[in-house]
Amino acid sequence: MINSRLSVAIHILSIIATYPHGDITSELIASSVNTNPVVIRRMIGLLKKAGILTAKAGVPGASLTKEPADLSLLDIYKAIQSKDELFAIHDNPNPNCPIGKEIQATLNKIYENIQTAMENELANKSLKDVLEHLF
Amino acid sequence: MINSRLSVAIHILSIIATYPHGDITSELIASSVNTNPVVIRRMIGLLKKAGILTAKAGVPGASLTKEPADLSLLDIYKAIQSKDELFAIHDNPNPNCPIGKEIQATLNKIYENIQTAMENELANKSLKDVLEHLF
DNA sequence: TCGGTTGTAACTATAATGATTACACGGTGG
DNA sequence: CCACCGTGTAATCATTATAGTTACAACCGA
Repeated sequence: MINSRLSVAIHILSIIATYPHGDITSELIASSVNTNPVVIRRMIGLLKKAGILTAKAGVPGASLTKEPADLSLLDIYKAIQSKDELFAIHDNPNPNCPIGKEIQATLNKIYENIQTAMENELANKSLKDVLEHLF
Repeated sequence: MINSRLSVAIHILSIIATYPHGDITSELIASSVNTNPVVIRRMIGLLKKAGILTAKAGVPGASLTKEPADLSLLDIYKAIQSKDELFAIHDNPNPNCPIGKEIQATLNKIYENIQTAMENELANKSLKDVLEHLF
């Protein structure tokens, strides 16, 4: 199972999109997500770095740089996920075994399509879709 | 990123499929995967429980119950993965917030399609495909 | 300038994962 | 038939990822 960062990021962005002029503090978002404000600020930092939203230091509130309809879940996913690969592959398989020697390249190839399929689905869903489900 | 169990399981099954009468020990497989024999036996236990292979206690070697072409990566994935969900969702979001109240149901709904897309891809690939890539 | 908030580093706690030790049990070959 | 070797599995340990927390300087607005 993949960590809950995508879920938290979507939650944060849903709040920001819903209350665009609400002076939403990290404290407030944290109380909705049920976590620590620093966790929220950290994640907002990643979203900012990815150009998904803007915020001024010291000032509550943040703004999306795009319309929710134009912000895909893939954009969000890539902004907050450190590792790019979907499945981990064990390292240092035995190069003296014909299978161990080729397994990594083979799995990389096989996993490629699977990851692409997943990313296509993420790309096909936007924050707007989430907001519509929410209300 | 998802753990490396699928990768290890595919590695194990590739060896068993390639050397069907080789008296392959967990020790031998472990040396190819580069891990501890117990890790291999544990995983073989899960694959047995899922009906993917048979083995007798005390006797080296195991046999696939299906042709590699009929064994999908989804079968393998389901055999060895404990959690069914692809993405984790943070728990206890605030029910007093209109967004916190609905976020879990919404995310579950949204993630459903994404997971299905991924599982379809896994279902479309078989151990035979892996073996063909390997050699 | 004061009060409140952000941004970020540093540290801690917890849980998942994988590695390891240990040992009873099962089958096989001499 | 019994000694040997491997399996099956529980229990424990180590490492790492993840999330939570503390702390504090920098920042802005009233």
